[in-house]
Amino acid sequence: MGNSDLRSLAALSECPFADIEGSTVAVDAHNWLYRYLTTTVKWTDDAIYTTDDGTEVANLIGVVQGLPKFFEHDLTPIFVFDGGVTELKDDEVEKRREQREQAEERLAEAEAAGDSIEAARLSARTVQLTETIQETTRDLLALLDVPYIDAPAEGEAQAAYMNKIGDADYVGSEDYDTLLFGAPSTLRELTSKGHPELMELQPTLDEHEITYEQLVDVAMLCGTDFNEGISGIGPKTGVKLITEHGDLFGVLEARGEHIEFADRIRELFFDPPVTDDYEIESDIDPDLDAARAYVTEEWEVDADEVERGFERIESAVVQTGLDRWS
DNA sequence: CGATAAAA
DNA sequence: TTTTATCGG
Repeated sequence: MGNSDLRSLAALSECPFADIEGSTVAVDAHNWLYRYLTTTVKWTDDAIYTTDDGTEVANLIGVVQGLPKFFEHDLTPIFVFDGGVTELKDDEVEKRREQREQAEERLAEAEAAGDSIEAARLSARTVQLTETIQETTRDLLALLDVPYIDAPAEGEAQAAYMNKIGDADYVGSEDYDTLLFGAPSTLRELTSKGHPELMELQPTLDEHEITYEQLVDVAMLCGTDFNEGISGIGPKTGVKLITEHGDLFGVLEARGEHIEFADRIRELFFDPPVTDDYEIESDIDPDLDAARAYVTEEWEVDADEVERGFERIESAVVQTGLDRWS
């Protein structure tokens, strides 16, 4: 169950920063923030990441600490936010896994209620990023002059689309299902210590001698965010069966299995809602003083927690500024 | 979540 | 090979 099956199919390679300097990266903002909030915050003092009135501001620290990596390697990030309604919940840390398990249910519920499958999809993947987190992140990005856009639905799908049409050289996400959205090149572990990991679509398809559509079908047999998958089928037999029978429905028919809403889940990957209504701006001119003030004064974040990050951003910007003159 | 060991 | 369980940063 889940995405680890996809990992074993994906063509992965280590990707030194030197190879990607100057690139544009469409970052799945949701994924990026969520990851930060569930890792860093979880293992550290709550007090540092919360204001007096209990508002979560860990995202601000995350942005300040995460962005230097981009600037230092001359990468232009474009943060892509999820569109649609945002569910507001302060509960926090309800595991994504639970949501995945509920996804099918919600899908069924939505169907019963006559809702569009779109609504189900959004709710199935709406994680608890509070309104404050969304807003303050945007505010801070704006002050730092880091471009961001709003996706009509899935940020991941939008990022994949931008990658596909060449507006972004890479998608930045930890999730493997960017492959299923057709992203040619995804960078993982962009903010961790070592080198990023490059995940490429075409080599993945070549390796298994399947088409993109077949890859999605294999994934659906194994299980995706939106369906459970067929018990007893993992990545290996998935590929074997799809190759044997051509596509998902061939396999299902041959085995007498059924995946609810299979055709529509497929379409979700093949043709998700995306927009062309955005602009690519690669000149980044952060207002560091304003950003500092915003984080430490307006949101009362301990200056010690972010100073290092700001310094790194500052020197990186100076650096690239010099580069432009030479 | 990811990596891994062990069971089915 | 797949599934289930467990652990660690």
